[in-house]
Amino acid sequence: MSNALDTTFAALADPTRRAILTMLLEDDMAVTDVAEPFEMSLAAISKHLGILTRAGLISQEKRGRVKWCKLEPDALRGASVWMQGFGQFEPVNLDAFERFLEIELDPGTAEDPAT
Amino acid sequence: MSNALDTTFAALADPTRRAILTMLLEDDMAVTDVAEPFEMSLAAISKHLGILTRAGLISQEKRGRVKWCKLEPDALRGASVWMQGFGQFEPVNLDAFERFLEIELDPGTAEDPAT
DNA sequence: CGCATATTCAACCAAATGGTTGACGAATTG
DNA sequence: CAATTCGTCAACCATTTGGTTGAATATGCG
Repeated sequence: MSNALDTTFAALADPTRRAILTMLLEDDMAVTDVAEPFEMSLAAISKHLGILTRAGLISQEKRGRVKWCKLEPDALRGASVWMQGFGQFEPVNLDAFERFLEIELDPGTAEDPAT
Repeated sequence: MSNALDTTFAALADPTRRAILTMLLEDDMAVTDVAEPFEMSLAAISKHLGILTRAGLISQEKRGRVKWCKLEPDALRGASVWMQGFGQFEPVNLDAFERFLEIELDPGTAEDPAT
């Protein structure tokens, strides 16, 4: 129904969630501390953290009664790479990418769908 | 209420819209031709194109009765830069992109123009 | 002109999203 | 033990999203 890019981009589309990620860039944080700067309920932040967790962008580990949130920046790699395919910042790479696309989008030339 | 990153990421969160962007990478296309591979109404595609246009990811120019859609990859730059803040990803990893695109085009995940 | 083609608009709908509040379980502290 | 703190859950609500259909608006063509 929804693949990794769906959930990644959807998670990033909310400014509260992007702000949370930015905060976590500095250090791991407890849920309550993540929520503190925001003018919304703890439950709302908890939901946002759940979305970020399901997207793989953060991980949560409970130690005692405190749940620590940790950034997982590798989860952004897929989305980043996808976007770089469109960033025609380097013409050479674009050429290679377009060649690849011609092969990929043509059912006749595709050899190994793998999985 | 919503900034550029909001609309960019939200636009990218939909698989139909990402597929449209991928198609436009190959060439400019008319609205009807964009819609052709998808199993949804022309009006639905028209809405998607409106969202992509408002996000700045494509531009539309009407010539005669045909409206041409053109990729505007520079609009991705802001989002790309934002994501780079979370980790130095390899500039352009075509292999990785290929893997993700295969997932994108894999029949059985959402609506699929290749089928 | 009259008709077909290209695209959008308007109204509508179901489902998802982002928020609230209050109750709850689990861990810590006094 | 009792009280408190941490965080989630459940129910609810308003708004947005992604789709539909049918009518409307251009534009091009014979």
